[in-house]
Amino acid sequence: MVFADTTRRETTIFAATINNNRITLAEMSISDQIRMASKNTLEKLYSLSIDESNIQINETKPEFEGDYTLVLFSFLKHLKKSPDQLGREIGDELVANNPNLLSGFNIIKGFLNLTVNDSYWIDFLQVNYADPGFGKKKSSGKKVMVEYSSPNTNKPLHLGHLRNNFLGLSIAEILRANGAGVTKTCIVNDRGIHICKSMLAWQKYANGATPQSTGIKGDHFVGDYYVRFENDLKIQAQPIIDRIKRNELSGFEGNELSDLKKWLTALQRETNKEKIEKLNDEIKEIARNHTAIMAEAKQMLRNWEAGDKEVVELWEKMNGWVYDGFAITYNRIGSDFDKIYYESNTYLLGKDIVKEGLDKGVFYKKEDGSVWIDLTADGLDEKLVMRRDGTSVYITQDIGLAEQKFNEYKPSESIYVVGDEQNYHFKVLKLIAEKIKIPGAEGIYHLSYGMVELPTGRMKSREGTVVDADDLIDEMVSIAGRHTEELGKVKDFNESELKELYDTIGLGALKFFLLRVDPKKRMIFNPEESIDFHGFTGPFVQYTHARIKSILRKENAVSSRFPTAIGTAVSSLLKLEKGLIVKLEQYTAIVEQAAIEHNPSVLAIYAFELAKTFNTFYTEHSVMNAESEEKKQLRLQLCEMTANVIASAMGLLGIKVPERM
RNA sequence: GGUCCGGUAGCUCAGCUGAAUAGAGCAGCUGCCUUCUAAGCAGCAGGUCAUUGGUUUGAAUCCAAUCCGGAUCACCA
Repeated sequence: MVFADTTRRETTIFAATINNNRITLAEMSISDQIRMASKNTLEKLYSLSIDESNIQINETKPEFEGDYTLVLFSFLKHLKKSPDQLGREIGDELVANNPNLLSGFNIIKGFLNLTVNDSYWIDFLQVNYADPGFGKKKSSGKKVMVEYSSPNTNKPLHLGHLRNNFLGLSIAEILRANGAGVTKTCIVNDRGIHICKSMLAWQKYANGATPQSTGIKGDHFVGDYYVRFENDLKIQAQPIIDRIKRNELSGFEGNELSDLKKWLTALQRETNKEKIEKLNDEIKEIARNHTAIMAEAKQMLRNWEAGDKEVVELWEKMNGWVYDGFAITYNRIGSDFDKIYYESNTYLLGKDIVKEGLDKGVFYKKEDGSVWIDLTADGLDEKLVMRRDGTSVYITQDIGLAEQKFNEYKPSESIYVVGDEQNYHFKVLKLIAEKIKIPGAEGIYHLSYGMVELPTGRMKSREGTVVDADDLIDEMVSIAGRHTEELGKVKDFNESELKELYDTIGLGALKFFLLRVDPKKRMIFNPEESIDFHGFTGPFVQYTHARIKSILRKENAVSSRFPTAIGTAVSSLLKLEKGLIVKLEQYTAIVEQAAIEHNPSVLAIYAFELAKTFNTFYTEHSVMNAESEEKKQLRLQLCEMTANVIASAMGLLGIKVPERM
């Protein structure tokens, strides 16, 4: 490619002037070309130098004639001309200098509406229609790490994990499509008090039961014992809470004792409902920590850390069950990882970091031996990085892991797909990493996403209001099956074909539903709405794809060589034909935008709009019975390219598209 | 209390690096299957873009204040 290593800006100038070179043109979006041409025109006519980011090119509103609109208002103050006169001068110059690109213009108020040559759109279609990789970039050599999913091994995955997994998978695909080499990773939280809870309950109640002996999926099996533990804990905590409330505080000492006294007196005076609830929660927390069963769990954790053979064996056995269960779910939703980190291996990381930070004077030691960093100058708080007993905390482990990731993979960007309740954590993580100059610190990016809530409110595992991932997927798939059966369009499918189709549709619906919303926003998961397969949904887009494929299949049966080049035989486009090409042309920019914003929802919205645009075209114009053979070929190309782009866009969301449905 | 995020149609969401009458989907109401898949298409109805002030030729979009909702500020992870 001649201009391959020129800058974007330089390429643009070539494209705007040498516009009979189609290959070069394909390198840049049409709106960017118009933007650059406008910039050049302003310079040439008025010696006015305006940064391209200040030149507004919008899609022309459907009620006006034209394809793209140059907004003139901002130039008016620099040039003392009427909008009409200015528009005419710019329009004439633009069209004269870019005869292949632009065919005409009109001016309404301060808007210069430009019409792109039909032959230009047709050329664009000719060049790209058969390319399944349209919109994607070649490898740039950039390396990115995406950490996502990161489950706990004490309970099965739920709806929140699904949003995380879908986001992680999608962002990995999106970055790959933009030329990055992507390593998908996951940090498994396989150690800690929560695991011990499940282990302890299993010891007490299972009588040697296993997932195999009970037929229960491993992660659910272990999760059931976690719930069992929590129930016992609740029962044991209640009398202690009652005792505290009666002001019987024997057995408490130190900070706990003084805190309890403080809260109890505060409770007597407090009238604010929320504050009362908060105080009660604090008391409950202390009571929970004073139960016999909690003491057992803590002892178990100590034993685990000491390497107690029996505990470690049990831990390995139960984690193994959970991994077996997760594997099934991951396989079903398409999650996979190039590298898995286990917290049991990384939780000691960070010790060196602490030493390094102390040496560099970034950290400081308090009298009790604990180590801190003062972030008040950055508008944050003081943050503990090492406990007084010398063990590292979450943030320190994470810095250690960040360093390890960089050492192993050297990514220029390291993305963490983690819920927005940890915004503060990642802000601190990046800041500390930068302060102690961990390599790759600047590349840390927290892809923060909002909580998934139910119409009834927040999901709480303690209250049993979580939506289980496996249940939800089963439900979606079975609804997809029922729906498909009712429509009766695939009666000739065999059993495995049907199963695959139901999975594709059910999972497609679920993924699309969770990805169509801006990640950073909290979202409400309404089960009734999520199983709707009409409108702005995955199945709608999938259906459009299947519809197109049906046309192509039928045409293929008649003629084996289609679509053929149409050359110059077709020189003008109907409105809906052009509208579809315009939409297709924007795909490249959308793929780029999704990566820049780390936001798959722009692709979901685009895929829906494209499908909608196609369906409108489809009902108005026949492909098979087009007005002429040339038109038919053009429309077949349109069909093929639309199918390709739909499949590609959905692929970037991690969603499959069926050939028939 | 500090910090951060959000408040757009009955509901769920786009639009937020300012620009032409604020867009979708769902729900409601009308039409359209003898022609390439009706999981579709066309249309009707539905809005003081939380409130108030400011900047601007122009504000849902930028700024300030206020109100409402959420997250977070652990020697938990």
